[in-house]
Amino acid sequence: MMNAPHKPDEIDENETGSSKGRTPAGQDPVKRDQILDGAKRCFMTLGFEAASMNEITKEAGVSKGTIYVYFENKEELFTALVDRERGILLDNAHHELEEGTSVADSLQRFGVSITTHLTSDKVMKAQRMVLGVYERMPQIALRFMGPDPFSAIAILQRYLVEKVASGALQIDDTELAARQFIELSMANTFKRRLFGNMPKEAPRADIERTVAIGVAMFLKFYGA
Amino acid sequence: MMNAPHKPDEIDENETGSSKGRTPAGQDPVKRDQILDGAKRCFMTLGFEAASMNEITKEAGVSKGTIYVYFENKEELFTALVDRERGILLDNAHHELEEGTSVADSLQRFGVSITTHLTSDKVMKAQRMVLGVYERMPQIALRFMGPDPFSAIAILQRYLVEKVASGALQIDDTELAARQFIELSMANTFKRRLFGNMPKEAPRADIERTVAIGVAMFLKFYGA
Amino acid sequence: MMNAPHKPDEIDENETGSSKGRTPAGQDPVKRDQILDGAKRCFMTLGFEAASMNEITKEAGVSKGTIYVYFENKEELFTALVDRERGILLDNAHHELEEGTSVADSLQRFGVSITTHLTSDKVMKAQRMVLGVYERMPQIALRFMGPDPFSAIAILQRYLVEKVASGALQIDDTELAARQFIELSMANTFKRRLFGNMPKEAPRADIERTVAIGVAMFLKFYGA
Amino acid sequence: MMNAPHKPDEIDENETGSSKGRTPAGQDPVKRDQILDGAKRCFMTLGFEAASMNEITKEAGVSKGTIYVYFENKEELFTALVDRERGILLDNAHHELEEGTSVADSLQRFGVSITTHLTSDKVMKAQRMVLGVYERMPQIALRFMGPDPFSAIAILQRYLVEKVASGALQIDDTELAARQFIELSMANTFKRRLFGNMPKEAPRADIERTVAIGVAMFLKFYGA
DNA sequence: AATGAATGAGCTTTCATTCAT
DNA sequence: TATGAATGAAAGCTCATTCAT
Repeated sequence: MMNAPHKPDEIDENETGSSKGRTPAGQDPVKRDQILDGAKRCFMTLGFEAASMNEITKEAGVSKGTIYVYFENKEELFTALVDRERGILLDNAHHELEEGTSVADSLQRFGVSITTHLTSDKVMKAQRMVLGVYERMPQIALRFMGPDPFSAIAILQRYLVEKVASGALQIDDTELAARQFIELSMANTFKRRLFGNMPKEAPRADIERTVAIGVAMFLKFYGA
Repeated sequence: MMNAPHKPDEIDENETGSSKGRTPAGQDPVKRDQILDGAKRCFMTLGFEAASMNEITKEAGVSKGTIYVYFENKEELFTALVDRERGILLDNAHHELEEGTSVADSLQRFGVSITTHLTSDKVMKAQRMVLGVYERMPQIALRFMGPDPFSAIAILQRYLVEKVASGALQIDDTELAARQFIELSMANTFKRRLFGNMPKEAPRADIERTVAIGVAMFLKFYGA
Repeated sequence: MMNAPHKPDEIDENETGSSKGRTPAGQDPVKRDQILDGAKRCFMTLGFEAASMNEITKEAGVSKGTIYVYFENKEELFTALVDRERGILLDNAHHELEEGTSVADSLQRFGVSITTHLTSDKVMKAQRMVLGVYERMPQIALRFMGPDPFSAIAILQRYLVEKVASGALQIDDTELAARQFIELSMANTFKRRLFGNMPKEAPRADIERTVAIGVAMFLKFYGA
Repeated sequence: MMNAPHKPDEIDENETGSSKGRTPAGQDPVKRDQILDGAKRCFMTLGFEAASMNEITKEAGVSKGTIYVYFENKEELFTALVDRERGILLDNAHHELEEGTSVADSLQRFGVSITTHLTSDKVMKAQRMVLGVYERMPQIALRFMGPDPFSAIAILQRYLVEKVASGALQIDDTELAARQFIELSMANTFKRRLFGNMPKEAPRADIERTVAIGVAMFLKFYGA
């Protein structure tokens, strides 16, 4: 239907239904976002099951009925939320690659950025949440982490392809290489964080060190 | 893999219920396992919240009351299940290291073994299951994975220390190196499997290839 | 007799649900009374424990959820019921004292009134009901009976004090005297009714005769 | 297996089934009493509903099955207990009447005895308990307080009849008179205790004073 | 005959969903 | 169109009763 981050320069009538009559039921993108914002706060704090529609109702400041006009049911609402938040993983990770002064620098920046982001408390929670409902909504984790062109891997892969073309790197399987680099970057952090073996976010210095070693290892193998 | 709570001093006949008297309430290890088996099927398929005690009752083939004689409540049942299934992750991976004909061979065997195991359907499900209840029972994921998530790491680390001592490898931070190798081994598989981006278990050939590249990368960097 | 929780400042239309908007959740006094009426039938017939919320649901003609919007839980519902029905004991017994043409006549009227009321089927049931939950909710019997069980006693006592002052009676301990008179009035009835030894309400003639003898006895002892 | 308050002088065959074969099922009076003793402790402490058969089982030191051999179900067990305990009210009240040195003294002794007994913590509890289950087992309160020839009223009535015959008293309706006297004796105590308005047992001095006034009142009216 | 492990109906309570207003 | 009071299926758990041992 309509999904999501509308820029405020969108046509005005939608918001107040002032000039051209009311927004049709379940079509007002502002209200839709308002609902998703409330849902996000609830789902992130409590998880899928523990978040009640009543709570979401209160948090979003809309009525029960309205939510059900915009979303078929709780699962749909959750799915829509995950869809809206999917970009969460990328953020500006691809800027880092471009801003690096060398391949090593680019990779270092990228690795730190992606690790910091992916192992942050909030993203960690989100990942566990989608994994928790995996058996009932298997498509949802996929949608969240998605292998789509926006994903971190794809971004890195495109960069690697470019560097291979320019002769800076020698890589056969760039997709695998991209995955390898990301895993090396998070080697010390991701699983520990995921399974609760590292209660607090990793200090930046630790991340930087791990990434640095990863970069060295990566370049020693794939460097031209 | 199965480390059920048999008291070794128990008379054997009790287990099959053959000769004298009945097993005391909540003490029959056969029934206990029967319940845990049913619970396992439910929890793994549906997750903690979505699995109902009624369903578990049916699946285990015992009555509600019986379950509550063996386990205080749903959380206790879940915890007991996780405790029984812990170690599921380790398996016999450490044999592989010893049986290798060279460092490269050992690492290759180890990497394949651990990847095959950790990305198998059943272990994948188990991991998602404990991650799903993380907010409610944060200790349980940790308990499941052992004192260090993937104590496989400890095993590998010991091996690496040995090889460093013998001069076969040059590694500064062996713990990090162990983590790096494991991540490289699963670079193509773990996250994809976890988040549903690879519906079926990875073919052995694919795993072998990824591990092989990982081994090469690892040895190029850490090889003496 | 019925002192329901109508807020007097409520707009009247709400009560009949006629003109504007709906009554807010858990606020409709008509529905509240409807629930309490159903609960009353159940609790009085079955006692606290034996009355199930399902039964009350059916009897009240509302859904389970609705009851739980109006009342936190079963105990709260019971407490609310007792609160509503309190005062049931007092009725208008004090009018009788004032309307008598003589002390003897006043006492006779009062004795008959109070006995008739307190040994009626409905009050009997109510008393047994609160006595049945005494161990679980000791305050509630007290609450039901008023600050002093049978505050009828206080009313009578005031009357006796007055008559002592006017020289019509000679009483040392007016509180005891009041209790004595009430016990004499119900001597033939209360315990028999309470413990089921008199299945039907006592005929008025019997009550009148017992009270008359009580009055005679009382005046012979306390008369000036 | 058998653990309990057997008097050692009991015939031996009951216990081990040695000489004359075993006691037939549900027929051993010692075991029956043992069960009732356990049930009494549970019911008196917790009330009918809250007392679980498991608890009674433990308290009585017999197995679940055994209880169900002796008693059809929980209600039957309760009924049997009440039947056994019915005499509780009388105790030795009738001795008091005989030991008095005068009518006044006899009545005083009797009044104090019966009031002390009937308003004691344990009897109070018992009365509330039978009243609590009245609607479901209406016959049980009757059975407990029973209007049978053993009841306090009947005993007192017989005494009064005797004194009327001897010319010491002038009473028309001796049953009513008996009830009146008992109510006067407990005028200050019974209802207050029943409804929780007097948390502790009444001091003996208070009881004596109330009874004394009751005796005076009674004799002034019924004295020859 | 006595046992006590097992049963499952039934308990109170919650909450996703509906629909009259 | 938006509302939120009302619904009732389903949850976790208890316990009187049964019956294989």
